[in-house]
Amino acid sequence: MELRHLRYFIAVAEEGHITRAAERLGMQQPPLSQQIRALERELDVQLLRRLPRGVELTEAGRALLSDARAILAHIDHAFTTTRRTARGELGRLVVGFTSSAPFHPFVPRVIRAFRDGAPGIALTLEESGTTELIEDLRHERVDAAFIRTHVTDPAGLTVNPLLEEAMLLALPATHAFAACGADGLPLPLAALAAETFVVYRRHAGPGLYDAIIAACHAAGFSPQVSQEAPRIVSTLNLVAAGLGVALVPASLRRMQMDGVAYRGLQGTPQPRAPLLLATRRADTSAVVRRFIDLVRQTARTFPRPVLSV
Amino acid sequence: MELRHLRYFIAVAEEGHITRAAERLGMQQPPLSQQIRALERELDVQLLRRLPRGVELTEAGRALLSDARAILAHIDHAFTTTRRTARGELGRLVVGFTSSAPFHPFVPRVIRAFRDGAPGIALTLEESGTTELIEDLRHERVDAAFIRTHVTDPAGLTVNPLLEEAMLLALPATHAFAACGADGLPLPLAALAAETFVVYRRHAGPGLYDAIIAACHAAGFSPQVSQEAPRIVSTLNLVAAGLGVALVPASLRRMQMDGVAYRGLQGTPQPRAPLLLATRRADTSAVVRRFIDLVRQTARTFPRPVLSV
DNA sequence: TAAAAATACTCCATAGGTATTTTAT
DNA sequence: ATAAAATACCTATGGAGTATTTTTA
Repeated sequence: MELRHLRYFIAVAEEGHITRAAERLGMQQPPLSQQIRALERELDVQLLRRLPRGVELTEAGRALLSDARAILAHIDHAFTTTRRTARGELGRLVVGFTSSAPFHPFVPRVIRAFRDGAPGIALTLEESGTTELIEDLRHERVDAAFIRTHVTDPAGLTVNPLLEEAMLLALPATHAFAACGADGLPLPLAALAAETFVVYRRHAGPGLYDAIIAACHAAGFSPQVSQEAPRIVSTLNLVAAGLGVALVPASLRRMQMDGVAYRGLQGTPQPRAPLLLATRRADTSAVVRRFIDLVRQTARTFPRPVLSV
Repeated sequence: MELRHLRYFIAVAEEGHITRAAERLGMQQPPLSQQIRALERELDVQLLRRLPRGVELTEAGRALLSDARAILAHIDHAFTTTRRTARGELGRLVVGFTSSAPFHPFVPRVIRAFRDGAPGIALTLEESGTTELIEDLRHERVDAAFIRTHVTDPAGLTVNPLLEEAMLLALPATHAFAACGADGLPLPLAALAAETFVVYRRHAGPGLYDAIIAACHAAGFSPQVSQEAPRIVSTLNLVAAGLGVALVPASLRRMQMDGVAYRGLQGTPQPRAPLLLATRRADTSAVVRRFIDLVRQTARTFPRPVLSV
């Protein structure tokens, strides 16, 4: 059995004449007769009643006709779906992000833009730590991840730097430096030489950790670390509890947390927080490609906030 | 596009190797490669990623694979349905009957037997007058009809006589002849010479009408007809109302109607009520053929009731 | 009897086979 | 370096064309 048989049968059924159907199909009557008979022979069912003027469907023929039409429609649909999947218009995409990423307005904006531009994609969002996200990428549990630290061993992964932002000092509201209010003048980093620091756990995001340490060294002191927090967000909880001060990406300022005050920093070099997109290097999925393209394109045109010098 | 392409694609997808799939399909690797490439060319979509050891599906390939399997299953299902329809195991059947037919135990029994033997058939029952049933048959609104009279002009129809039964005298309960009770001795037809008769409307069933008139003539009198009733059942209503006596098929005795008493008849010739099955002569439907066969077979073996001589 | 389907045959397009090369890691 | 897919080319099956006969109401 081949699709040809169904196509021919539909034409014959619709025309009521083998001769006329042959004409419509751009072929001669005898081969069409033969193919129809071959179909009848394979099914071992009489599909047509031969009349002196044309043919008419038997009951079995009528049963097959509706099914045959449905099958051709099914194939049509399958082809469309396949083509749309290849174009990245259909499929699924799992996007991971670290807890601090969605505070940066870029992330929700680009997610929203992708949703609008590719409504056929089933989009799933997963929040996790950087290390876990890297593993999730490698095990194909996640297709793309917004992370905030450069990855040391990105074997098989591609990490696209997207944006950078300044870091802010987060400090307990009761702290002396918080006195001048949330928008007080930028503080030189060196002023923090005597503070104890709460930092984002190194193994979860070594880049950010090291950037902070390096910036302090450059400012002439070695920071005293009291706590490591597993997430940037929980860093703020520890700060609110008075366990120390922390340097966090400037976009975290959007989160007003009771007991936490923010101050800008001044002087060079300043620690800066990157936003990056990690994907599998070998990923050939059109959906992922579309997503990467959109993210990079959006990052290129994203309005840079005025940063403290 | 032909089904071959889908079958080949499924084999390749399942084996992960064109060579191995070719083996499974009982063919060589190059023609299989060609057919897969032809499919990719027609879809304008890459379905496989060629690796040094075998192939793996692209996302579009995975999308097509599930659809391809569903399509083959769809075809399988269509073929099964077509074959079952041809065998008369699937389809629809509309059976008509006159109002008196279902009183004969044969009718419900054979309907029940058909239901049990062909559960895939959507069976519809229609009650109507004989004339209407004939028209319904001709216009294909009904496929087979149980009727109680021989049809005069059955052009295009086949009428199978199935059974015959005696007729009973139905008379008002207040009538003198009813005095001896429902199971009184059979009455000679000649005793009814002075009665007025309620008869089943002639144009609705000329056979039954004529049989009654002829039997009366043979008994030596010409019956005086007071009323014609449109249905055999309504005949009994008129009898109950005291408008006359009636001769009805013996199976009507199963209907105990207030005000109506029954008595058997004796002497020859007695009017007899036939049960017949009318179908379209040109009907080629397997379902109808199965039904006719079952009905005739059942009629042949149906226990004949002991009839009054 | 007449129109249309079936048969008998012929041809050629292409599915499939054989030998070899190219590819990708 | 090697297994497997692609290419080149050949073969032959069977789908389609031509001429004719058979079927059916």
